[in-house]
Amino acid sequence: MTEPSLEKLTAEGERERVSVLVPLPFPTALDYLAPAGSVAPGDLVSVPLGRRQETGCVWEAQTDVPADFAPVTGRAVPLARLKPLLGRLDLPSIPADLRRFIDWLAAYTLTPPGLVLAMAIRARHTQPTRVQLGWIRGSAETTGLRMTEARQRVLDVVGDVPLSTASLTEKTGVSAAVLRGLAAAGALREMPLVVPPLFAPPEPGFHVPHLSIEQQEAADRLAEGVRAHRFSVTLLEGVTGSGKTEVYFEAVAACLAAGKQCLVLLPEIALSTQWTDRFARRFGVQPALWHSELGGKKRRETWHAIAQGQASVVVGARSALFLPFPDLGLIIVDEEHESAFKQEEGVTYHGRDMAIVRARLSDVPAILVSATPSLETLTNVETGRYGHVTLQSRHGNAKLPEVRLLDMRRAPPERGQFLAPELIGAVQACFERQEQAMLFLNRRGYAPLTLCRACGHRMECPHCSAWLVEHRARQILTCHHCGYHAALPETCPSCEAEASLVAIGPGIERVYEEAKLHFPEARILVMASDTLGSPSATAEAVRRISEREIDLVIGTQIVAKGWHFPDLTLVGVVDADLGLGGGDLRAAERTVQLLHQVSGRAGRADKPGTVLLQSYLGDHPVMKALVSNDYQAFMEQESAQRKPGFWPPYGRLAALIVSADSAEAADRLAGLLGAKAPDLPGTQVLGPAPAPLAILRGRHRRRLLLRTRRNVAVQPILREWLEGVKLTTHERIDIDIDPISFL
DNA sequence: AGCACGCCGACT
DNA sequence: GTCGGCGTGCTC
Repeated sequence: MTEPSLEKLTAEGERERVSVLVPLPFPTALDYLAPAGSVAPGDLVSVPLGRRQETGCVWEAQTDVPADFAPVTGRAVPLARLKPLLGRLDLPSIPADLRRFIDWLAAYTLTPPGLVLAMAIRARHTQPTRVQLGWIRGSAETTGLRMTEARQRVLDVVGDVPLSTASLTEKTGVSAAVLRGLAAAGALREMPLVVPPLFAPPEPGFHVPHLSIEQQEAADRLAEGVRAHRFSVTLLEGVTGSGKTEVYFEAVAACLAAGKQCLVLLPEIALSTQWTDRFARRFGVQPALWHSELGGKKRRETWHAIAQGQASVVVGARSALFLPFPDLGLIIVDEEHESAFKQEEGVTYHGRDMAIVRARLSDVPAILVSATPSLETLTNVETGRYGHVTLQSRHGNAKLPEVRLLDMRRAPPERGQFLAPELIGAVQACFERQEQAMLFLNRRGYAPLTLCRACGHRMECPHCSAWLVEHRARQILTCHHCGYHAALPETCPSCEAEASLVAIGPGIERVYEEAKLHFPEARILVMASDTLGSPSATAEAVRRISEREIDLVIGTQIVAKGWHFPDLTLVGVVDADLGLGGGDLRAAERTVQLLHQVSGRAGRADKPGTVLLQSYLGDHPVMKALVSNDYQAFMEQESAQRKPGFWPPYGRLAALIVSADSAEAADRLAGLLGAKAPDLPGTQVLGPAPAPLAILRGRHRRRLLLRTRRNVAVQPILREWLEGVKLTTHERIDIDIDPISFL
């Protein structure tokens, strides 16, 4: 790793005050002294901090952060007490639009701006390998050069194209010392090696697809928006299989043709090999990938390639929003309804919402893509803030699958089993037609609950208020919230009864066991995030299904992703009601979106698909929406439910999560906050209440919820509310603006 | 986030 | 007597 070179700043002449943001949780940037005009905003610099050294970014006074949620900045430190800046780092600078985005996001989420900056420069600290030098032929006439056989061999090989020392010594069989000797005599010269760029430029015209009339119209409208080079947001809504990706690729092509960079956000980038393959088929090269698992050298190289404008298409997870694009032209958010876009740890922000903010601050268009758009997005379409482009028909002749409800009250599975007779029969019939089937259950492991038949004791996590999930394959009980695991005990830990522990409820391992019983001949594959560790394992599983090595797929969430299996015609949802409990604001919306997406796996090409939903809640609006395939009607109903109470998107929410190391301390702090709760028009505080996960990782948690009208900014209210609340070392208050999860 | 300063328990 | 626990406070 090469350290970036530090360009010392000469101390001659006048010195001025320079604001520097360091990647630490300070409320504001810090001031330093630098020779007048020696650094500019965006420059990465090295500064003294206490007795250590930090890398920071030259910052200007806050710009473009709306006054209604901007923090109050502190008084300036007098000039005489400022320390001088150590120097400027020889690294690409942070563009102005990204700096404004960092300020905006920090103010909106009530995060110290330095911590947001940290996300933008974490990958920077070292330069990519220095410019490599190679050898070319030197001057033809070299005086006093004694020719040897080794030297001649070298001179026979070198030309005008620089060759590296390694390749030259390998080709000629001479040592590097011979090269040095020739160079000293002037017969060889050093030249920067021509390194192939890390990301070859995608070709907008590499393989222009044949689009349907409907697709072409949609693509034209999106491309038109891109060519306007102005901020706009457009929703691209299209049923599964309508070819949304091909359509927005044309917007990417328009962006590339304009010579600008394009950012595509996906909710789960690690599983995106199918996406990148499609991209490569359309544009001839692989796009640059950006996600949190990208490590070490690759991460740094990618960061620099983007900063230098060499990578023109970046596909990434939400963290890609903080990359220093010098010439951004378009942002696309695929599967915009996915809650995976919400970052819950550390800086909490919503990737989709912040993508729109980024687009606005960079004055570029944004495209949101989904088959089942979020109510937030649909509301923005309705009010005219967002444009709307729709794709109504599925590719080719493919029809939407028929969705049927299996009423579990009327025709339940056998005792102790989870697959209803009708579902078993349908899978059987599917196999007889030589087609593939899928069983979906969004629950990992063997059973979600283990209890003692003798005393009723439930196996719970010692650190969280959650049940331990049995994983039979690994013979353990594990907590899905903190990772705690222990061997399955022989006797009940409470009453010591022997062999009294029983598994309650199904996980996919248990469904697998049951499926083996019913379909002994079938080749079955289980797909879950914990059984498919790596992207390559996922790709291999997908390949085996595509190539018909598998008859029955049993999986969690992961199987819902936009895979393409032409012979898969039946999807059975083992528990369609799962996810509707828990009193979550978006439980119904999320269930419809997820099950709709799972349904989309059934029946592609010309084979009609069938989806069977096992449910005890046949009358629930979610089931009705899925059976009638009327997403719009469902969302209208959902909207009507949220409007009167000013729930999002018709009002704003902010969650305060109080946590402490004891229940008493948590109650005390939550009680104090409750007592100090603001009493303002259009504002309401709900709670405090124990968090649904009242104990998480050994910490006791309470929740308060601030709900306001849309036109009220929650940030100043929260700031004032929390001002003067003293916290001990073991107490914490986490703020979640626009919460998605209510745990 | 580091890193120092500072005030109370078991040790070469 | 001191080495070190981590609680508190500061860094332009």
